Amino acid sequence: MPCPRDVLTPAAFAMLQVIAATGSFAAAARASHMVPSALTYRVRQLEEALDVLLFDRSSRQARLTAAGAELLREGNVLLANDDAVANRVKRVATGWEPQFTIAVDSVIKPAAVMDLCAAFFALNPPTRVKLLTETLSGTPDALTAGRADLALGAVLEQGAKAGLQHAPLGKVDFVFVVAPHHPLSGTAEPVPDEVIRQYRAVTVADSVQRGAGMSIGLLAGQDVFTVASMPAKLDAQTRAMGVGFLPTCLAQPYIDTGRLVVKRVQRPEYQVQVSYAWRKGAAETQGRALRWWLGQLQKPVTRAALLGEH
Amino acid sequence: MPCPRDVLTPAAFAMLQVIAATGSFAAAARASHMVPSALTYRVRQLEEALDVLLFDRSSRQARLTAAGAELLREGNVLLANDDAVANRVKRVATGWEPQFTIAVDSVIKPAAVMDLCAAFFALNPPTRVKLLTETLSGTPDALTAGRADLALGAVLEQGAKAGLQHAPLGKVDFVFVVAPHHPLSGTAEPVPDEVIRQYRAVTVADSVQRGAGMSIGLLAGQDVFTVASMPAKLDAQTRAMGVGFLPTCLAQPYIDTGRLVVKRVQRPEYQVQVSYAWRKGAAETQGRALRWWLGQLQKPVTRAALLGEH
DNA sequence: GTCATCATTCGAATTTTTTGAATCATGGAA
DNA sequence: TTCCATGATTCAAAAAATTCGAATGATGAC
Repeated sequence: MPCPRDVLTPAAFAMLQVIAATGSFAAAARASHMVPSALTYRVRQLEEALDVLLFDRSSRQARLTAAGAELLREGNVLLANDDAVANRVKRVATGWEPQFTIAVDSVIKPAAVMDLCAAFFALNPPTRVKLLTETLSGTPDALTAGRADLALGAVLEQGAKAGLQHAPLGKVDFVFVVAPHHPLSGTAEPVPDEVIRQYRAVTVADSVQRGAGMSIGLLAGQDVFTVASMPAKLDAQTRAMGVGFLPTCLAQPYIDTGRLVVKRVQRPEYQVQVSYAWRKGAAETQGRALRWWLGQLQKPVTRAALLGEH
Repeated sequence: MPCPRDVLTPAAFAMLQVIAATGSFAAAARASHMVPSALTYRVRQLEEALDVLLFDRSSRQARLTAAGAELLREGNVLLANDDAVANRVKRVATGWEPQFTIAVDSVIKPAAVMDLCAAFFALNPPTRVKLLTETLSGTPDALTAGRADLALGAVLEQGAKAGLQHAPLGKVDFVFVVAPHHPLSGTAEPVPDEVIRQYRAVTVADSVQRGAGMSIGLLAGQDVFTVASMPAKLDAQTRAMGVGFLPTCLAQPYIDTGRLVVKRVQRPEYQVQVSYAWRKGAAETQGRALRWWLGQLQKPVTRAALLGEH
């Protein structure tokens, strides 16, 4: 006794299509250069394996039953799936990655990443793109842990460079901002450290180990409110739940609409070197998706767009 | 030369799974009670048809290439699809409709329809449910045109009953409402026709032929603003773009929150008999989905819920 | 009622798949 | 290094499957 899944072959669906299109076993046999009894045999195989009547033989010409019509309909999508898989496998064989994961830091402009993705998809690659959103040193971590293939906006510490290749993306300016209704809003500039220290700072939790020096601009003895992501920090600061440095590109729309106020401070403005990074490997072992993205990132205009510079 | 889609059979995917799981052609052959050369033969068929190397034979044991791994991964999905289709076809053969379309009028409470759908899905039917939103006499039209299998909330004219079976769902009350900042808001009640006529009326475009008497409560000589749907009419009236009758169930939340004001009028309040309807047919030719829905609609509590009565 | 056409049945022919022995290759052990 | 166990492949033969062809029964049009 044949099992249902053994008979659902592409050839079976093709046969169903022909029978349905021509309207009879006899016509289908003529169209396929076969003898009608061969079709009888194959249809019977199908019906026995599925334990379902596919054709109604009460009339002179066989007609599809509801179940048969459904199998035909579904068979068409299965055939399309087969073709898609064949295509995909073949192109994977030509060096495309089946999946390509990009870890994107919050300082990166999402719209610029989307533009790049659109350009990538225009190549019609077999590659499925997955975007991860990470914070601070989370992106190189995702890389070394194998969760990602490319990190955009990594802030590289010395220790994190093992096994990774990287190149500079550009510099991100941080500005010290407070909500307009925060007490610091009205103080004289530059604001000295002693004054800042009296207010709670908002920091972003490093998605990796605690204590690494990635928390930027913290002062000794300062109260700290730790949030999970850069957007959460932005939100917290607009609600005056604390103060701190934010990437200019993220804060700018809020500054422009008056929801945040820039304060000059005593300490130097922060400027962080952000990079993009990928796992080490010979050029031949790199997939075509990675090579394409690295190629795009060699253009200064692309790097600028990712950091929100026009 | 075999074509790609001819070799992507369930048996081929099953074989790939076994080879991948056991780690070698030899072990897979032992596991499948076959001889290694049979696997060599079948794998070669696959590779030639797809024009792709699936295994790397440079080492003693064959190892999946990237393309082979991708085919295995995708093959699992295709196998699952095959099983699902077999299941579906078999259950369609037991009398379930592959698809069941319900035309829902805007006077019907969407949440009640969703509750019914959830109960229907709980039967785990092979039937895909499609909801259409129609307006006024659009639902029986969708029925006779074959776009729908069941109409909920049809307002039946005499002529539309041909070929349809129907049963009463209940009565829908219409109330005359205006926006609170509309001039009519402050006038004395009952408002006479001569006064109403001075203001624009909002009506819903009948989705079928023009001129049928479905536009409810229009006065001669009155300016008319025609919108596409009942929610659009609601929206227009809350913006004081016109006045008119609305089903109580739709208008009530707006009345409660003060965004619409009820005005008593000279003419009698409208009360419309709404029905549910389906195509004529012997009980045996009806699918199980239709029979289930008709069974539910025989319960008075279900009919009341659909009209938003508690 | 007749006739052309259709689907089915069944044994034979054909094609496809599997087998089994021989051969070659690889990686580990002595 | 050489041996040896194991794995993959090749090829002719065997087995299994599909297809063919003729005969049979059934249905709908004329």
